[in-house]
Amino acid sequence: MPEGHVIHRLAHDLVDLFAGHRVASSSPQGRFAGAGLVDGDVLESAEAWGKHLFVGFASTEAQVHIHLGIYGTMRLLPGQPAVVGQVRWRLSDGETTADLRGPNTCALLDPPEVAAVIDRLGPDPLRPEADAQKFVDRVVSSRSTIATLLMDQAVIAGTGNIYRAEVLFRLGIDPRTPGRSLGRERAEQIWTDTVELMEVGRARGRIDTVRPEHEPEAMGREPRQDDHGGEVYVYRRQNQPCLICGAPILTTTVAGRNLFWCPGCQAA
DNA sequence: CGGTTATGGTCAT
DNA sequence: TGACCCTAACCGC
Repeated sequence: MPEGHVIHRLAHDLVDLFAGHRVASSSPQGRFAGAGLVDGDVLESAEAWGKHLFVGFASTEAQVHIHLGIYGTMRLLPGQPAVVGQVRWRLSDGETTADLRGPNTCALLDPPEVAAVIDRLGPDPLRPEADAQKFVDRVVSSRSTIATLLMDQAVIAGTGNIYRAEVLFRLGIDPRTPGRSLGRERAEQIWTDTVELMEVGRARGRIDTVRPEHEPEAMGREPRQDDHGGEVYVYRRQNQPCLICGAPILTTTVAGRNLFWCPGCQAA
């Protein structure tokens, strides 16, 4: 259940654990036909673009393209444990085993197909060469709301439902504000804050967005335990008091996803 | 044990 | 806008 920070972290871990190693590749579940084509090959690279992961091998130009979707997980386990449940792809060098479950996508792509996937993506806040001005241009010329734009992977690649809600809260922006009425400076702040938060997320493996002065210890409140593991201002805190102004956090559904915001701190 | 929910995305209508 | 993809965790009975 990943936003881009998880994919970048995973790419880093895969390189760390497997790069230069000969690996066994299989599809215990049987639904990744390409698994056999890289079996016994040497893993060469693992790279994240937004929420997409590409794994490269020494003997072929093709790369394994993975998108976890909303359910997918890739778990790194010591040794070679028995397969439990539905494992789409298993990769192992004997020392470590990577099990992929429930991905939206897991397929071998040739270089043009890889390029096509990447071409569809906007700048990725976690990639050093990302062009922030591309993001700003898209935002300030769009009639869509900023809440919609931050979930559009062609506008910004890797951001998901938690970072969207949290960044807009931190900057005091009403999620319903159209991109074109934000202004470049405001759009640049959104980019900068997203980069900052996602870098923390990549480093820690969890989403923390709460500033030091609002942390549980500083405010004498209980630490929050949610699936994403971190401390946040508004995500899934509907009906609970805002940590800053006390107003009840609101939620609504936008294009099938839950949006959370504080009506006090994020006034139009 | 069944129903619900989830950090996502595509496709059809 | 809704159906669907796919898996696992959680909740209430």
